[in-house]
Amino acid sequence: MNPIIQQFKRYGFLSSEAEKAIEDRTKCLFKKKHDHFLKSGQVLSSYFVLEKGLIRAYFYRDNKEVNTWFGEENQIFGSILPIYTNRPSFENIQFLEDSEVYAISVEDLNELYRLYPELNLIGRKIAEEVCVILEERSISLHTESATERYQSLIRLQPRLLSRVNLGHIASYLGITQETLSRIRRY
Amino acid sequence: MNPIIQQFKRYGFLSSEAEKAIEDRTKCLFKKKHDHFLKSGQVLSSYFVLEKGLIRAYFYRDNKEVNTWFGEENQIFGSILPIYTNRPSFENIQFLEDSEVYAISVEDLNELYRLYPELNLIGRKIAEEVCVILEERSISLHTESATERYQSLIRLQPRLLSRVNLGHIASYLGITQETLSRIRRY
DNA sequence: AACATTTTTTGATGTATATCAAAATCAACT
DNA sequence: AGTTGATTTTGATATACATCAAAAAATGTT
Repeated sequence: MNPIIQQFKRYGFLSSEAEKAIEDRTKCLFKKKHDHFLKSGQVLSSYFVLEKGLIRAYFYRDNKEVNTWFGEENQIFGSILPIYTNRPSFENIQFLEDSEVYAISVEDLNELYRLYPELNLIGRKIAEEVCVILEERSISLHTESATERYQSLIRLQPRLLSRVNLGHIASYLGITQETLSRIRRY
Repeated sequence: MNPIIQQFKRYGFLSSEAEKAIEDRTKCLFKKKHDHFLKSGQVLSSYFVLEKGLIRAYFYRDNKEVNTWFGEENQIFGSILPIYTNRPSFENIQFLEDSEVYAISVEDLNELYRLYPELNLIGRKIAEEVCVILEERSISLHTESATERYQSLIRLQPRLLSRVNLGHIASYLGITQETLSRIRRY
């Protein structure tokens, strides 16, 4: 089954008409390692699901890349900013492994909200869940040491360590690669 | 006009029936400086608007208070976690000045969503806007120095400095009061 | 105005993390 | 197996911020 529909159904009821309309607008893409899904300022994709693969979201600060999250299989992702404002995200999304991804464009999503207002309940629930995740992330950055953030990460995404290099993880944690290497020594 | 309705209307259309139903469920409270609006684990308020006054949200970490945000007049606030999960927030909300606040309980909000599904569009937009704010907050904590975070704060909430003491602001910035005092020396 | 309380600043020192440079290890390719 | 390039670790030193203690300044109270 279309994995976007599958994810949407976790948040609320979908009529069969709405389901059909989502099906029609879902695109399946096969991407290679190092490809970009979204380059900031370009495509406006709304929600998407990784059927297989691994992604990172990052932005630039002082000409350096800063990772904001990593995405693994069977989760729903989205850049809320484009959905909310209809404007491009500052975030880039890159595949870290060969991947299979299902996506809906922002225009299609907004059309779906217009045609099937019932979808707003699902959209509300997803946005609320993202708020909860972002609140936890803020608190972690606000109050935890680098060591604590590292431990939380390997607890929550244990497979990540073997799938991405240290530099990416250090960037996510907000520390240098050298510091992360020293943290791991113990 | 009921300030909750006024805020809701910024995000989408409200039928007059829905408006009436919100009106019926809105409570107006007058609170004194130092009072608590929400003590974590107690009341389940969803969205609320400060007609007059000033509030802070904070939680405990290692028996110390950590401020997460400050709220001033004419904004809509809410703890998304209780709305999303129906469970109490870890966040406490305290008035820093004598205040007048309009609020809807979580139960009432959920009933409103059931009776007037059109409200889900407004709820979605609000949650999406909160996501955007929380993303900015995370990025600030992730990449900015204490000095930069301080400068952003006084740019975005310039009145705050004269309304709350340094300790509260330092806690929000994630630094000690002594460090903030030294930052300000220049 | 005098006193008590709270808030802010200053000083001395400790710790976590950054920076720069280089070495060691690992992985990919022929 | 040997060469190349990428990744990780190590070492030496610098910087940002924390901690603890105390002084100074501001605010509230009688």
